[in-house]
Amino acid sequence: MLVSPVNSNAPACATENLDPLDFAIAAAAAGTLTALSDPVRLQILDLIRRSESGAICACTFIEPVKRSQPTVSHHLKVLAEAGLVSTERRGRWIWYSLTESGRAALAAVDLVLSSSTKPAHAGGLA
Amino acid sequence: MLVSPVNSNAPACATENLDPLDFAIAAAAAGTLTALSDPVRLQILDLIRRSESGAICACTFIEPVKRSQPTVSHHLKVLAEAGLVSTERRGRWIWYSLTESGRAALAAVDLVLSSSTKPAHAGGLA
DNA sequence: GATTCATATCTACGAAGATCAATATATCCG
DNA sequence: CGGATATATTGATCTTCGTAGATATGAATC
Repeated sequence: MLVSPVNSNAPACATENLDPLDFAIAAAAAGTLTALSDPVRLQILDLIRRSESGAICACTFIEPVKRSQPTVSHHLKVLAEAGLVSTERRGRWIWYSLTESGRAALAAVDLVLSSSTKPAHAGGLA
Repeated sequence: MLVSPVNSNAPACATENLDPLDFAIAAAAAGTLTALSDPVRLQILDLIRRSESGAICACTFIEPVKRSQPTVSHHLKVLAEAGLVSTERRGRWIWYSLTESGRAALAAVDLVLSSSTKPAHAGGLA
């Protein structure tokens, strides 16, 4: 069929041709967000934030989040590797506290939560 | 020495016994964060935000993010199901725009990014 | 040094997710 | 209607992740 190869009348959409966000930057942000996107890890972060001294022993997490000790240890490792928590050995125990990034991340989570739920309460996660 | 069977000298850590964040709330937040924790989806959200009219045709995403059409469609579905974007049919095309939650989520991502990278630029993702 | 306690690592497994080719659906135009 | 275009869905593959049991490491106490 001898249709001319130019499809001149195709009413293409008004493509904006924007440069995408640099993939490495997007991947870095996605990495932190992946560390945040687990209910148990959010519970852990929240427990640290609400602790009296700002630091909290690892053993404290197991019972409230209802997960085994290896599982909790795994989640703490993920949070540490993402730079959201820092650790300090105190004798037999290891205490966890939020890093600067961790505090910012929790604030970000609060933002997400307050916009997806009713804006009735202005508080944080709890 | 007749030590009484109570292991009174076990120097247990000062457990704080805080109530954990409600799991359903944590799971809801984690759901939104999961939708955000992919580089391609962050690129898509950023492209929508930086579009001139605030809405952008689906076909516009494929080339900048370097993914196949089905893959882009999949990511758009994830974003829509998370309530981060809304769709509007315009003839043959479907235009995407950020919802209120989507804008808040992107603001949250900006928070995460600005705390994990150098605080040199005060701008957003780009 | 042996025991006990706190935490981490190893291993395995099922679930979930990212990707793309092929195909289906839907819309527009002639 | 029929061809063309835009998007969605299906099916399959490969990877990543959450979980827990078994075990190892490390520190304190006796």
